[in-house]
Amino acid sequence: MSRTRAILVTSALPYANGPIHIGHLVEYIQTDIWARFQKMRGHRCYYVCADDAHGTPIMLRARQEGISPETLIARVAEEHRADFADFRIGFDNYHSTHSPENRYFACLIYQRNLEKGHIASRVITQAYDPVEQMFLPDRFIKGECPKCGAPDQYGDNCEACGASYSPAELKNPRSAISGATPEQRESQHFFFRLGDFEDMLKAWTASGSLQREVANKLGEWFDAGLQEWDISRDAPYFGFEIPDQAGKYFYVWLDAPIGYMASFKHLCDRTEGLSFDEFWAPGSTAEVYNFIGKDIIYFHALFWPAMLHGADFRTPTAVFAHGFLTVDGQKMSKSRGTFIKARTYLDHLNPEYLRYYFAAKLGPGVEDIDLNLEDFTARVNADLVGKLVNIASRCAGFLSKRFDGRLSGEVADPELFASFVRAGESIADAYERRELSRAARDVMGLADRANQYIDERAPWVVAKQAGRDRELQDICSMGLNLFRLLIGFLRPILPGTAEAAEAFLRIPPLTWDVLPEPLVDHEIAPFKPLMTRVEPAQIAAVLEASREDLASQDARKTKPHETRTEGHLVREPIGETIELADFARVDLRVARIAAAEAVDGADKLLRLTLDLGGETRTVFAGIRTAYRAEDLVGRSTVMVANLAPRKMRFGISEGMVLAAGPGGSEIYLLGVDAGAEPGMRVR
RNA sequence: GGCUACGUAGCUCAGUUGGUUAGAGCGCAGCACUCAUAAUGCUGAUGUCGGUGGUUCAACUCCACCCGUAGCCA
Repeated sequence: MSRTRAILVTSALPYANGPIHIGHLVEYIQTDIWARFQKMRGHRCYYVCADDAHGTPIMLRARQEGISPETLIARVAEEHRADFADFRIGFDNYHSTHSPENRYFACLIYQRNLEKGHIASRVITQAYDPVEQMFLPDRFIKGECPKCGAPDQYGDNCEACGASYSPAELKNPRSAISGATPEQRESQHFFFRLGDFEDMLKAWTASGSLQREVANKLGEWFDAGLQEWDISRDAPYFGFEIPDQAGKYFYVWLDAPIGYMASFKHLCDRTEGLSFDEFWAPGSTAEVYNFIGKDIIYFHALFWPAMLHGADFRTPTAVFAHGFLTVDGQKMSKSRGTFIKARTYLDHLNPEYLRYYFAAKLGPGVEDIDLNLEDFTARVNADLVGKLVNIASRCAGFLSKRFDGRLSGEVADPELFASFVRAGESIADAYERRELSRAARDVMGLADRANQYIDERAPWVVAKQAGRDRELQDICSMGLNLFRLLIGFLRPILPGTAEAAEAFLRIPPLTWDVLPEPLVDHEIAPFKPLMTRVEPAQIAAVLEASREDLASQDARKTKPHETRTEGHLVREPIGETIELADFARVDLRVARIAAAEAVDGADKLLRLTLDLGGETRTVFAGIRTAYRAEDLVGRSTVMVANLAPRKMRFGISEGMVLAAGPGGSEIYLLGVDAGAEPGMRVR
């Protein structure tokens, strides 16, 4: 085998503002599998991560809860650590960006870049909240879209019409924190001159550090021209104050990736013989890999290597981006219960399932992956329980009952065993290239072969014939030796199952280089089920609990806020008072949705056929961003029945259905309690 | 809107530089088996490879346009 490599692996730092959910886990599981594989190969591989603990949202959240930011991030860090540990994410160190190490490196990197003239400074004009006495990030300014007039839009772009603009262009802008009208104020900011690094970045990109699609994306950014990056924020801010610049703080995105170094330094300081410089000095031959989501490519493929280079550190060997997770083909949704927190999953399901399922779908590219819950159940049960674990289960009984758990002195089918060992090299190759789905597929192909072997040799027939004891022992020993190889191959993906299997086989933790040595004349422990099947009821429970999470969260959120300045009533105040007669003019009826279909050429519209118990109406409803047509059929809702028909490009709309919410995925159609019949008037 | 990807059997996905009848797993149908957590083995059916044009002796694979999906636009 090749030389021993020194490898440092990181996952992106989760924000210390909320819980880990299964979308996050795609990345941690992918990285963990890769790191475990490298360790199993005998390389010196370190996997570090940290909480990303700075920034305005954390400051505000802490204030809202009436605690210090430090208390908030300590609590969240605790939860994150527990979630990761239970999913068997095997960090060698988990640190925080709010740490002395990170302050040291953030300041060092800034200072060195400053000395070389890569930091500029100038005065900019920015929105300021006079009540809260703070500058407002774009996402904390809301107002009406300057293009289409849609209310309640964020400061950068409009969710209704898709227009992009600057916060200054918003009509009737308000601070999302206090509700006050923002003022424009001047402030001095510091900028990282990214343009200084264009040649260096182009060379770095060309050196194969990025996936093809990502390199394409960078080419686009190069063509557009690299602009300066604002790395400072004004007080009040939760972060590190910039040296010699009182009241100015490093923007959270400056010190976040530096957290990789800080976490590693923290590990080095506690680990005999582990040298920080071996990994981070310029010209280091150690490998450094950053696993990230595709949404943060910009920071990791441009700013991060440029900052490092400007501060005389080595740049990452490669940055690996992955896609997002969808559940049942759609974005994770709180209302559907598919916004599943790590803890909620763990309450009901074995983490090994999800590790395997993600592995079975992950490739080296940036494509999104889908968690199809039906497929998840079928795949885990068929592959892991039916094929893999079953091999051990069907051999173990004979060995313990008839041979005191002792394996034969030789391998019954050396050819077959050797073919498995050979396949291991190609599987290792798949792991190395992050083709986890290929690795999983190949191992399952081998599991099929193992089951075929057992079927061909029919130990249950041999067992009933006198004088064939030795043969029976050979067959079952062979089966277990194949099982041992499969477990070895899957160990990076299924560390918990592998551990249990190792206990069963009474062997030390498997490494890749011991795999070709079969177990002979060896005693095993009595067999215990290594993994149980996924029950559809468990999946249902996870979805149900995820919906409950939302409900309790809502209750928590709205109550203390009633007197606060944020909320629906602030965003959209209650209208002027009307008389009962005014209301009576609106004829509301219970309507059953008899049919629903997407409207071609309109990505927001559904064509609904409403049954009013005597007549039917066609209504075009702008709810497609939140509902699938097939999910609506059969539901009852409320419609305005005497609304003047309106001609639309797609036909005539004969009324409207009632729904709440700001739009996008947050649209909530009104429902009616059981018993209400189509056509009944609502008053 | 611009850009980057993706769109292959009911489902989840493979298909290397264009080349004989397009593959796997799950699901489905039938048969076998009963050692095993009803777990396994064998056999079989199923696809105008998103659409339309084009290049070519030959295209799922290349090109153009269109449709749909996802993301990015600092």
